[in-house]
Amino acid sequence: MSVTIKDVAEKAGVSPATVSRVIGSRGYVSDKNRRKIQAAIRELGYQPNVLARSMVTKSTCIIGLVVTDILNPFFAHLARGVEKVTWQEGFTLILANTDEDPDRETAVVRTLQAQQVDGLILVPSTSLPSPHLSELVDRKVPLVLVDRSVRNLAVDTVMVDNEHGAYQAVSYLVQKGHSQVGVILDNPEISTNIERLAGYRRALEEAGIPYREDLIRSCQYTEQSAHDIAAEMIARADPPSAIFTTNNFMTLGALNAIIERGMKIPEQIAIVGFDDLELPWMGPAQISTVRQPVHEMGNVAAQRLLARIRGDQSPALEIRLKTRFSTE
Amino acid sequence: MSVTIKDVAEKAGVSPATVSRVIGSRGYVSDKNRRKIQAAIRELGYQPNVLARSMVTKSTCIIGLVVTDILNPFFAHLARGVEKVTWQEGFTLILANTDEDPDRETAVVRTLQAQQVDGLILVPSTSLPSPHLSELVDRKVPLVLVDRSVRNLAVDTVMVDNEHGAYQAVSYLVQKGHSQVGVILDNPEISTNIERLAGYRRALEEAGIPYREDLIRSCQYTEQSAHDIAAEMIARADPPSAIFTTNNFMTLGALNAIIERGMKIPEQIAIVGFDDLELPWMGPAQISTVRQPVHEMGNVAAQRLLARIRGDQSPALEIRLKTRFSTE
DNA sequence: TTGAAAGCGCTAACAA
DNA sequence: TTGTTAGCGCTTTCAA
Repeated sequence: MSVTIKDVAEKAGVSPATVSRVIGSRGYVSDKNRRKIQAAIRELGYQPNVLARSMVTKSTCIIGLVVTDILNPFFAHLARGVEKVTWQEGFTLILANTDEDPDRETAVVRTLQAQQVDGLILVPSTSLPSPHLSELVDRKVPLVLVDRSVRNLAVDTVMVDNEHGAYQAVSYLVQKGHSQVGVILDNPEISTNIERLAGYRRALEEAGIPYREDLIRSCQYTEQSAHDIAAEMIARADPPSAIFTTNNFMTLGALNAIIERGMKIPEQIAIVGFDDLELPWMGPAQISTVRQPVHEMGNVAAQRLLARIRGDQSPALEIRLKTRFSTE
Repeated sequence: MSVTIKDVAEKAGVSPATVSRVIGSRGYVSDKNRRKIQAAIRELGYQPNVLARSMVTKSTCIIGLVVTDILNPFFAHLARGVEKVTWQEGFTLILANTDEDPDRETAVVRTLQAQQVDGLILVPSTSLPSPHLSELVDRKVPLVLVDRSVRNLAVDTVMVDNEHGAYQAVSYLVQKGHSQVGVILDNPEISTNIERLAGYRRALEEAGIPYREDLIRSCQYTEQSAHDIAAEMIARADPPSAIFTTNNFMTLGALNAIIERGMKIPEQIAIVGFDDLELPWMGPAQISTVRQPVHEMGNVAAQRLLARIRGDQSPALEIRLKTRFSTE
């Protein structure tokens, strides 16, 4: 059997309560006892059972981080950003994927709740109101949304200025003389895409360019699907002269479709992507991207959550970080 | 206060033990009571506290997964492979990064132990014996190593046939007429690199090509570092005609150095990498890679761990999955 | 400055 | 088929 606080107490000739005081560095303990206890801990290789501690303190120091897909470098970086501050503050992170599936999201959130996490940072898989998130709010489980928002859910949300970022990107294309700008986005239900599309529309409107429904195409959240849509788009009689993609994978898919067709970038078709795309090697291709401070988003979300866990009762905040448009 | 099993019991007019039987689907419960209890659970929105359960059952159904860097797509895929089977089996995953740092590895393992994880899957940051891992073995905490091994540690280890994979890759280069093959690897202390280097040597030996120390360069685990080493290597008077890189990031760094210098691949310099590199777009560059069944490695490691958790006492296994050499 | 006792929410004997 | 009891390992009053 593993060694418990009782074993340490016996070995040191004191009560468990005194050992507990030493472990938690709280209350008064005589130097003599402190030393004896520390020696006993070392000799026995004692490690406190945090489960038992959590039972009485009602705090697990565990935070759940729910992303849609850790394979997307964007979310991997986000996770690192969150991890950095939570680790520093002595919290453990449980990471879970939802695969952009609301049902899985529900299941994952339930599991995390059962684990008694102290709080949750979540990338919602839809912006539609979901009962499992309202439930969290009702139960006063600290929750911070990141990257995307959920309608009518009054919780802290950390996002970038999607509308403005897209506006900037599309304005750049317009300025370069493009009047037919295709858009490839995944799920049109998530807030980032809604906002980015709004930015796109505003850029066109401002330039007096009519909005063409047929240039907006949504697809599955896979590179393959984006590829197929892009291929179709550039193959038609009246193709766009530029494409705006709203995330990493869409950009890659579109890129491959363009390369396959043997078109030159940006001479024959321009492409601007959203997200901090780390293309390992872009070669001669010129791609401008709307860069997001993803690591910082993770930091900020984690700080917000910790503040809530520590009792911050202020009204829900919407925090917007700035994107940076970088032309290559 | 949150709702407990006692609340449910009161509402349903039974004892907590009966409610526990319903939740755990064990023991006898009359249909009438079962229905009453289920109704009470639903009405109260009761969720069992798994912490309390774990205290008595001595099992948390939590598995720790320790990788060196979740930003590396290789480990991200590995994590998904592990997650897939653990989730199916009702286990929760705690994911932690070590950043290739043995000290952090020690700290992370300690934290996970304190969380009372049922077992650990770990990518060791060094193949040198480490006390914190021996401690796990001593305490009979189920442990499975993945991707890399640790010397003199008798635990299940899931790897690929690194030696053979490297042998195949280098033999291919030799066959193409290359006799000066440079190698860029990161930490020469980790088992994968040791084995891959051995495969490299065997391929040369077999072809009667002398082994040149100066063609073997190790670097930091960053793309930048690999880039610098590669740049230096190809700039010298007597450059290699081919480069063998031992992981994702090394390949990318070398690739960039080659492109920068304006060299053509494979005409002026060939490159063969290890790892399942998902180059989004390789354009005209020809890169052959030793592909690893990374997702499956995760699956197998998870299965092994679950078997151990369920009491498998057989001697430690070394499992080797096959790599696949793919020329482009 | 210390210890005894109670109890966190749950499960597992055991008895009824 | 059900309830009573004890106890998992810890922290936290409270009294000494």
